[in-house]
Amino acid sequence: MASSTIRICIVEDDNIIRNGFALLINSTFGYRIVNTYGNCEDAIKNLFQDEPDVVLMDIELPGMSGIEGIEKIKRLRPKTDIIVVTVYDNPQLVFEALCAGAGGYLTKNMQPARLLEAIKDIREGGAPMSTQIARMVVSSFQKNRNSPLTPRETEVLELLAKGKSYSTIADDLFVDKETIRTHIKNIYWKLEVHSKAEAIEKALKDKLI
Amino acid sequence: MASSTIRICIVEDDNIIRNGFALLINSTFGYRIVNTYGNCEDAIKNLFQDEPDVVLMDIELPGMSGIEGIEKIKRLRPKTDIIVVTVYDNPQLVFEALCAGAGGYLTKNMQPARLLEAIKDIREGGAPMSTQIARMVVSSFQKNRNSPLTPRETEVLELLAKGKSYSTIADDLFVDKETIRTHIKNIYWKLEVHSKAEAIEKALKDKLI
DNA sequence: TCTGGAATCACCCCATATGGGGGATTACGG
DNA sequence: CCGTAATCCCCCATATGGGGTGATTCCAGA
Repeated sequence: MASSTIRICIVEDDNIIRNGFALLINSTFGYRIVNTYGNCEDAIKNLFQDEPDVVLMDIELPGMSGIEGIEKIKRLRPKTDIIVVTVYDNPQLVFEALCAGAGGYLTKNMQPARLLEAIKDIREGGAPMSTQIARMVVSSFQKNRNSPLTPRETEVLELLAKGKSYSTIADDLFVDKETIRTHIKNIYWKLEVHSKAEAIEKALKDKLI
Repeated sequence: MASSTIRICIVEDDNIIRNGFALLINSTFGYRIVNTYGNCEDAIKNLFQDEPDVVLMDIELPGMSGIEGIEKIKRLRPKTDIIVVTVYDNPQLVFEALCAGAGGYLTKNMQPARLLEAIKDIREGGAPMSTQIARMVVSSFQKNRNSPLTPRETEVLELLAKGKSYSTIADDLFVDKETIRTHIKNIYWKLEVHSKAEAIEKALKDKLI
């Protein structure tokens, strides 16, 4: 791909912000705003006329939410890179946006120049994120370091969470099925649960596995 | 916390690189190398003498691997921030490192100055990553957009993966247990599997859920 | 040296979950 | 009008889960 001008759409219901971003981007060489919208519906309608390389997407919008918008745009035109630009930084929303297909996530307290960097970054295969968002994302991988479970019990719980049966787990760990049953009983007791579903739910919630 | 000098340890078996990093960091105001090591064992032994704020950790090391090292350091002294600095960028290793407790991940093709930024970043609550690593991490959240499953089937599979039983799923979705059974039969047929465990395994592998 | 936790294995009972087979109806959209 | 999705129903054999109780080995910390 030649390093031609990057085509950008903005979906943002605040006029001031939308025009501010547009002005900044349009006045920079190599970047071009092809269209701006106050809602997802209109942006999606014109997706194949606009042919944006990058969409800057707000989350709270009139009508369709930004999350839904991301999903639809990625479904219709997967090569479109989407960067969320929002004031919201709660983990729930961040993960929903990333699952939906966002390739970057910036909070609006950034330096304006960061926006240009981010657009360049995502086009080059990166995933631009504000620092607190990056930390949130990385933290989501990390296990609870104060697990009440023994290493062996954790191992058993992991296999249980993969849907394996007692006997399959026993085979995987080269022990008897009865041993697994004992481990699971101990796990249930420690986690104060009484079934697989509860155990897995609690384990995921507390990041024990 | 006052913005005092940041105390840094390096664990890296290549002398040239280790000394290069040390020189760069020590010659920068506000940063101080308290010790450098060629292996994890020695670094861990001196952890409470060194009291590092940040550890720069290589992955491939003689003796204990960097991954194990990260785990041990975070267990012994959780407030230590660890940045992986390595040539390896395969997803397996990246996720293992992050799960073990790494707070950042840089590949060695970075600009040297990036190292200083990264150290500052992680101390300020960020999660410094090379661009390709960030993309890898973000991609890991995104679902397969070509799932053979219907939305309803996906929903059922998600609950199944949470360890729920047929009847619990039925209750959750306000339908009959038999409906769930039919969905699951169809899921098994589409995924070409014959049990819960296989279905969940395949679903996770193909990012269907 | 003693104690306790971790990990292992065993046997009991019994309800229900599971997987495979068959067939059926409604409802929506191209 | 046809196909697909979603819903529901039946039968059946077996696997599995959950609860109870008890025991052995081994290792590390008090």
